[in-house]
This record gives sequence, structure tokens and C-alpha cells, in this order.
Amino acid sequence: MKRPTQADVARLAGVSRVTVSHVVNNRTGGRVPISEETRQRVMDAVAKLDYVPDARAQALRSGNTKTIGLVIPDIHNPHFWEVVDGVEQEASAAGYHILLSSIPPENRLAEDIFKNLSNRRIDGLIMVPSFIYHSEEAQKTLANLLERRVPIVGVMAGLDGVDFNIDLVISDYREATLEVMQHLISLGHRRIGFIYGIAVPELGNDRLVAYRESLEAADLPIDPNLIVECGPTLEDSYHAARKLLELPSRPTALLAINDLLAVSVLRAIRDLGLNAPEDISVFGYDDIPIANYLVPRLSTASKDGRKMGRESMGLLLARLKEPDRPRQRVRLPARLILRESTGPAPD
Amino acid sequence: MKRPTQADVARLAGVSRVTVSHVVNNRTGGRVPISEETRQRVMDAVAKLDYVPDARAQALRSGNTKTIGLVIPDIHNPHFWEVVDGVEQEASAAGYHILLSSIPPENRLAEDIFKNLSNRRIDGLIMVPSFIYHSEEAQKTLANLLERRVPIVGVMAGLDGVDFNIDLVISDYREATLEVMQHLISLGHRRIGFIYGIAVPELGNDRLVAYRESLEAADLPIDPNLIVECGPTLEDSYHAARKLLELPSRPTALLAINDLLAVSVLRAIRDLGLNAPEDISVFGYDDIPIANYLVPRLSTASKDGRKMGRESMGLLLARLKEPDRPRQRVRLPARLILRESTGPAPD
DNA sequence: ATATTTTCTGCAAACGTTTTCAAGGTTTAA
DNA sequence: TTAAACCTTGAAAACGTTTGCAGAAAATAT
Repeated sequence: MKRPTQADVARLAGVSRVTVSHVVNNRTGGRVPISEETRQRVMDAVAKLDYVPDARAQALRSGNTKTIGLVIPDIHNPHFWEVVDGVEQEASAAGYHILLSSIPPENRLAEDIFKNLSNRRIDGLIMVPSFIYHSEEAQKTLANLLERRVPIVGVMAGLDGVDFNIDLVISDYREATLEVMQHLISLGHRRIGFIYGIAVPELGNDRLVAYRESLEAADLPIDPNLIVECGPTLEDSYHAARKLLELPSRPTALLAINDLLAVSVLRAIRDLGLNAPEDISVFGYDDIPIANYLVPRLSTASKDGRKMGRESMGLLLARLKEPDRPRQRVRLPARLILRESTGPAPD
Repeated sequence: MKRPTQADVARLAGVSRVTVSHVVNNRTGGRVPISEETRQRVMDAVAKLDYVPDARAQALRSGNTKTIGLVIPDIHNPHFWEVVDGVEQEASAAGYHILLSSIPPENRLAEDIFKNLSNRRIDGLIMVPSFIYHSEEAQKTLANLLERRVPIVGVMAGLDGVDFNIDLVISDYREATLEVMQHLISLGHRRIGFIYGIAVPELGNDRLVAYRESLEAADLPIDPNLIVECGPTLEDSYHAARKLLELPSRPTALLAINDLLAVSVLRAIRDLGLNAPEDISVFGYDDIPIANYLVPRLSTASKDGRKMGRESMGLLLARLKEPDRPRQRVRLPARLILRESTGPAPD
């Protein structure tokens, strides 16, 4: 049961393959005029045979695959799903499909992206360029891609002085962190811990730097014991939280690098017989959907991942259409959301 | 800056395009023998030029795209991300890529699948065939695909008497539901509610049916007021839970159709000044990662989404290799996990 | 030395499109 | 009546591979 091809349609309609192509691609309007009668005949044949153009052939001939790659760092973090969701919305509206990769084991990644793109399996790439920091090879790959003028959009949290020379959607938590720190300090908190559980340390710099600055600005000491680095899983941050909470003089507030990890921070607090926010204030980032349904409702900062996704795809589409446009940087604001998990410091 | 093609390599190595193809594809072993010396020369040229075969051309010529489609019903449910993760692992190990779609607005889906596959943009499809139930058109599309012998794997929760005649990974919560109901009843619960918040009602039948059977088996009445249907979002189930909890004689235990929704059930309980499990027992499904970190830790049933994903991709690969093998059905067990959110009924 | 096998390599066709350009036909203008 | 203009269609090349088959060269057997 072979699928019908352009030639079959042409035969049935009594025209040439070319004409079929023109009709199917609606060339009929401006450039290549086709008589209404022929058009109708071709359309009928198409309908009758259930003809659908072969994407493989189209891709080969026209050069683009109508597919874009999407690389996210952690498939388990709801925030990135929002991003994926946004990208998907915008992409499918424009007739593009998404080739999804969550971040693979360190070493495989650069090679993978390279293969994907060089093979021309995708027309463009949206990624959180976290891994770039670490891998020299990845940087070379990126340079390579840029040289080949492959459209790339980065979704980043601040610039860190590094500029990859690609279109960017930037949304950092610097301001939000400054705000929440000031808020906490004004509520009497003096020892504020930071759970830095993140696969790629650089990704959280916006928060970490602002955290330090806030302490300094308030003339509070920066205690290295209050900053604990750990992995990106719930279990990791659970242990990190316990470690902090069992400190001789334990902090009265805890910032978690994201809402997901804040969940297990809340759990750790309960497991030690403490309560949030009475004994400890907890703050997360991303405003993932469940944040507002936790007990206590989680104070957080919101990035609107879906919008970031949509925005990214927008940039990509624009560059696809107009490869020479100047580099763009879209900055999306983050919003501080104070709910129940933050409160005055205990006496 | 054009990419190097097979011809360029051939030119540089001083051989024909064909020879390049043979070398690159390792035909050198059995069928087509190539002298070691030529092989080396070609390899050098490949390395020097950074040659990578063009996937578009390969796809056109050889007929397969090394890409599979993956359709999941709800991008916001962590359970499905586990599935995605599993599929991805197995797929990328086998050199396949994933084209992801979360379920699009009803009507678009059938058409989408059709387009994708007919276009030959993908070699096979893994899907949760939920939507099939609803759309007659989708069923026709499916029949069509089967006729064309396109490999499809369904990930289902039980059969419901419907057999789509495709390979299946089945994992239902029937047993687990029977068990937990018996457990709850033995703990003295008499009024047990069910929050049925699900985009595609049929997807939850395994649970709903077992719930009813359990009540009957225990000679308990089936009170329609205790079964509330709602949408798949946290907000939906929050309202559903409140509705149940504000009933004149409120239930002492609540089953939520999945862990995600159980989160907002817990929240609703607190908002009414009640406690789980002292006043109300709560039970979810899927054992999503955060389930074990909620307050209270959530009792649930586990499906191991990642394994389901791996298994699905395994079936697909097998059929890709051997299209005529008999239909397969892999049944994965679900495990009951009792944690803190379930306990004895209040007096 | 010729015939036969073995070893290696390349010709040519095919996959299903899109796109450029020219040819055939018809109408309008001179 | 013929030239110019226009409308409509098709021929052919190209995209970059893979693959069946045959041909050339070298090695072995007669």
C-alpha cells in the first residue's frame, strides 16, 4: 500500500507534476498563474487520492525541515515544562514541530546537538545554554553553528558578562531576590540560608549574587555555612535543608534555588518538628503551579515560563524569516509573589 | 558557507561517491569489501571536512527518518514526563529522536497524527490513545495508519474491552485501587469520595470501576455525590475537594485521580481547618516525585512512568525491526505505597 | 598463457519534491 | 495579417543520499 505521490496526482488530473506542485503550494495567486479549471481538477485528484506531500522530499529539496530543536536542562523541573508548553504553542501555530531533548549526560550533549543540526534535521534551536559554560567542545560547536548561520535562541537568566552572540530571552531573578531579601531583613531575619541545588551552577548566579549583595548592603555577614550547594533533585535539597536546619544556630529563613526544591525544604522543616513560616521562612523561585497549593502556600518569584517559551519561538521565527536582522534581547520581568511561607523572624 | 557533501569527500579522497557511502555506513565488513587503504583515505577526508551525512537525503532515500512521534495527554502531569524521559532514554540509545506533542485541542490531533505520519516525518508513534475514544475521525485515522502498517505503540490503563490492535504497554490501577479501598474500609472508612479530574474520562476507568466494585463488595452504598468530576488542573480539583468536604456529611477519605490533583486536595483540607490523615485520608495515583515530600507524605500507587516509556520504545523498536511479529502486550505492575496521608477513620 | 575466481570500485537509477526557464497557445495592438 | 504581449503549462535540473549490478584489476587455478 504505497502512498500516492505527486506523479500519481498529476496522472489522474491529466497535468504535469509541476502543475500539481504549484497548485498544492498555492503558487496560483501571484507568481505562477493557474487557470481555475486546472486548479479545480488538481484539487479533486488530491482529495481523491488523499495525497499529502512527502516531508522528506520537501525537506531535501527546499532545505528546511519545519522542525526546531528544544533543549532543556532538567526534565523534572515543572518550570521548564511551562517553557516547553509555550514553545510548542507558538511553534505548532506556525507549522513547526519540536524535537525535544532534555539535557543528556554531560559529554554526549555537544556532540548530539552538533549531529542534529549539522544533519539539517532541524531548522533552528532553542536552548537554555547552561552547558555551554562547562564544555569547551560545546563552545566550539556553537561557534560552528553560528558560522553556518543556524538560528539559535538562548533562554537565560542574566548575562554574566558572557555574550554568546545569539538572540536571547532573558529573565533573571536579580531584582526579585533583592526585593525579597530586603523584605526578609526588614522582618527581622538575620541569618538567611541559601540552598543552591542546581545542575549547572552558573544558572543560578543571578540569585546568588543578589543574595550576597543584599547581605552586604544590610551590613550582615556572609556566612559560607549558610550557602549549601547540592544536586537538583528533591532528595538532594532535602538533605541540604536538614543540614542547614541542624546548624548550631540555625537560619530563620531559607531561599531555595527553585520551587521544586522548596517542596522538600518544607518537608525537612516539618520533619524537625518546626513550622513554616513561624520558625522558618521559605522562599522559592519560578512559581510553578503547585506553589500556590502547598501547605503553606509558597512565597516565590514568577518568571512565566510559558511566555518565555512563546517569546523564544517568536524570536526564532523572526530570524528564520529574516536572517540578517540585528541580534535581539527580550527581557521578561520577574514578579515577587509573597504568600504564606514567609513571615516575621521568630524572637 | 555550505556544508560538505558526499561528493566533496569523494573528490578529496580520490574515490567515487559510492565508495564514500560504503565506508561511512560500514558496509566494509560483510557485503561490500573495501580495501583498508581506501577506507583510511576516505575516513581522513571525512575528518578533514567535518562531513556528516545529510539526514534529509538519507531519509528520502532510505525511507526512514529515525524520528518517532510521542503524544501525551497532559503536559502538566509529572507522570507523563517520566514516560517521556523513559522513551527518550531508550530512543536516543537507539539513535532515534523524539517529536513531542502534548495533546492539542481535540480536533487538531487526528489531523496532526495523520499529517505527521503520512508525511513520513516520523517512523513510528507512541501515544496514550485517550482521544481515540472521543473522535470518530481519530478512529478512522488509526485504521488508516494500521492499514499502512505504521508501527504504533499505545500506553494504556487497561483495556476497557477495546482493542485497537496495536502493541500495548498496559498498566492499570485496578488492583491497587482494590487494595487501597479494602485497606481504607478496614480502617473504618465508610464514606469515601472520588475526585475524578481528568481530561479524558475513559482514562480513569480502571480506578473508577474498581472503586465502585470495592464499595459494593463491602456492602457500602455508592453515593453519586461522593464522585465529583472536574478538569485536570490543580484549581479544578481544589474546588472539587471543597465541594466534597463541605457536604453535610463529609467523606472521611478521598481518592484523587492522580497525585498532582491530590496536592490541591491537601490544600483544600487545610483551608477548611481540617487535617490529613486525622480528619480525612487522602490517596493519589502515580507516585510522582514530590509525593514523598508533601506534608503529609502522600499515599499513592506507583506506575513507574519511566519504565513504561522505556518499554514502549522497546516495543516500537522491535516492530520497526520486524514488522510482522505478533502483537505484543506488556503489562507493568502498579505498586501500592502507603505513606502518611491515609489513616484510620475519625470516630 | 588462458581461464576462473576473488577483490575492489564506480555507473546509473531512484527517492519525491521545488524551481527556473522556455515553449505553446491565445488575445490584443499595429 | 503580423508582431507583441500575455497567460498557462511543462521539461529538466537539482537537493544528497543509497543500492543493485557490472566492470576492472589482481590473484589463483588449470
